[in-house]
Amino acid sequence: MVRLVDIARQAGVSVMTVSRVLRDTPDISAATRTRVRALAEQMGYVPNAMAQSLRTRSTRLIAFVVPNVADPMATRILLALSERAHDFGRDLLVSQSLNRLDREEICIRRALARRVEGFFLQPVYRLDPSAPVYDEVRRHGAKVVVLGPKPPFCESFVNVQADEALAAGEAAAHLIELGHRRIAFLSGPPTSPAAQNRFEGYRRALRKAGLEVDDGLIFHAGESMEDGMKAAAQMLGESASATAVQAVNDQVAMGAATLFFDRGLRIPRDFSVVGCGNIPFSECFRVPLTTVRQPKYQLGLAAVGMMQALLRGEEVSSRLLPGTLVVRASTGPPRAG
Amino acid sequence: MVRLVDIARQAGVSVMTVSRVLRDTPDISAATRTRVRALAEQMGYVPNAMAQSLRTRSTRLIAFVVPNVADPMATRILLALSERAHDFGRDLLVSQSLNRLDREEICIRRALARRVEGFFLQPVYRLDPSAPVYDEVRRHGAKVVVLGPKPPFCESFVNVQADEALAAGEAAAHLIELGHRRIAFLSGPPTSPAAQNRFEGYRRALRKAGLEVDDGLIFHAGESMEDGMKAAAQMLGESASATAVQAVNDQVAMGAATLFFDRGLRIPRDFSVVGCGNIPFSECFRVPLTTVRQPKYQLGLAAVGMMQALLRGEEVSSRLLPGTLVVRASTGPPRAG
DNA sequence: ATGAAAGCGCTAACAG
DNA sequence: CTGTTAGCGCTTTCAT
Repeated sequence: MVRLVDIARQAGVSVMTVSRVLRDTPDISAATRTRVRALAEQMGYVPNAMAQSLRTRSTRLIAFVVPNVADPMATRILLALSERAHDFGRDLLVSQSLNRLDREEICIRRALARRVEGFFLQPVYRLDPSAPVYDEVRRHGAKVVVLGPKPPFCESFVNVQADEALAAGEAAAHLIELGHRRIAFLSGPPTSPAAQNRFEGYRRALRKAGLEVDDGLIFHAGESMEDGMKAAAQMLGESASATAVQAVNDQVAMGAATLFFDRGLRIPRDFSVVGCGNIPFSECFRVPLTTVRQPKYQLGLAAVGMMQALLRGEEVSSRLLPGTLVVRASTGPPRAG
Repeated sequence: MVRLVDIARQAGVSVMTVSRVLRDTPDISAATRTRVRALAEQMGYVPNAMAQSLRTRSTRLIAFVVPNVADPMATRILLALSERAHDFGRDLLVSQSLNRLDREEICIRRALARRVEGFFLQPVYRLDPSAPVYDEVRRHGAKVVVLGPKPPFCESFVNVQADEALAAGEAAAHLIELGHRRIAFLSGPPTSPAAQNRFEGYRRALRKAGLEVDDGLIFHAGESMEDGMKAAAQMLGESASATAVQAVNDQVAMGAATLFFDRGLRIPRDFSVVGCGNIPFSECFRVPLTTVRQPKYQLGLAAVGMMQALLRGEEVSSRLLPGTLVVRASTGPPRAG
């Protein structure tokens, strides 16, 4: 592997001169500059980032710790993070917590060992309000942008998130406006703050419209299509007399809708179905899905912007991004009678 | 930031002793071991991976350079890579070439500067058979696993890929078996080897069945749903008298199908449509899509396995993974007459 | 079982 | 404009 010394020897100059040339420092004669440049090129020199970092204490490395990169939402965010981090000269270390605390801890600690300058975090849901790893992150002085809701142990960090409650509220309001009065809710994981916020948005919208929130219309689902199918089956089993179904996310909504189809029901004739998130292909669903678009790519862009500001030492405040209702074919007025 | 020296001073031992304890080297008295361990823990010591790497010349870092992380296929692969790389103690550096040569070069060169031990690569299509960056990779001795087809300039690397020709052949054979004789093909980007292979598979299947390959049935599409819609519109405009449409991938197939729906046509009554890839939610499409499942997650697992072997210095040979036809609702017998 | 010295490849600080 | 010295935090090597 070619080092600075090797070039220096070849060029008959000191290591420092070579170092300066390759870093475009001023105060180098044009002659040596071109000579050294040519030599470096020709010898195939590639700087050793570790040596540089060790000396300069700047790694230009950022970590993204995410529960699951295959989650449609995470993917859009990663797209933005990766693009922009590259553009401002940072490399991105990606690791998955798989929603397990022990694994998240390892991911974070490994990144700390690499002295990453910043973290994009999507903390694993936990009941325990203490989180020693997060304290370590703080102590190391790494900049942190939380993607999504901010759990108690992340109080000192900034975050950027979609306004989940608002989004779910818009979805519910849309159903109410169509004339629905009995709107079932297929809820998400009880430990997920995002899911909780969406539920809260649903409840607020109902109350605002003067409708009671009937516990008999709340069904525990989860995050996946399978979860949605199960919850919908349970709902039909309990003959809850709902005319519309709001799901915590698009996957659950699509699962519920699929079960309705399997039972010979029609959408939106028999049930209106609304999701949340506007994942790719939700518009291509068997019934194009009415949902709330959440600007996940924008969220990623905002996160990078905040990270840049943090790294420049600026004050940064948290951000809340609104979603927009996308009305497609899965919602309509309730059946007369 | 706590260093080994700091712990050494506190413990009243040498740096070496601390280093040895923390690396679980033998020949350390139980007493010092526990004392140093406790101190390190208590002081919040986190090793400096750069210093370690600089000294040991092992970075435990692997790069994944991919055109676009949001591509449904790339996502499944990343899922596997990230999971398994973590499990065998490697961190993953992810960067996107966005299918641009200049950007790919930067991504690779940055990774080289970080002295990554290996690369997972999805080379950007190029006509130029020379690729200087790839020579650099070779010179640096980084291990490489190519994900997908192997371009000429990657001759010296191993690769793992889905058998695209076989997959497309199965799709075509399925249509032929249903009785279709005029099968249109919506092709992908002409520079994409994977797309070429799929086209080749389609042609071979037709010839094998004694059908002529009619150039009038080949339509240039691309990779996206929009591309599929345009190609389908063109096909209808030319009244090509096809009874079935095979697309280079699921997105294009879904685009074509969407256009057919928009024109009031029915699937599979008026046209059978088959895709390739089995992307998530292709089963939830307006007509559940018949396609060829390609084991992208398995492909990722295989890639990591090959990487591990390469890093152990073993001989590794390239692999070709088969796909399996998934018959759903978008294909059926051609309309009588 | 422990320590001292040297150096991985680079750059900050100072000297000339 | 260029060079010398020192040191980033760690581990290898050799000595004790």
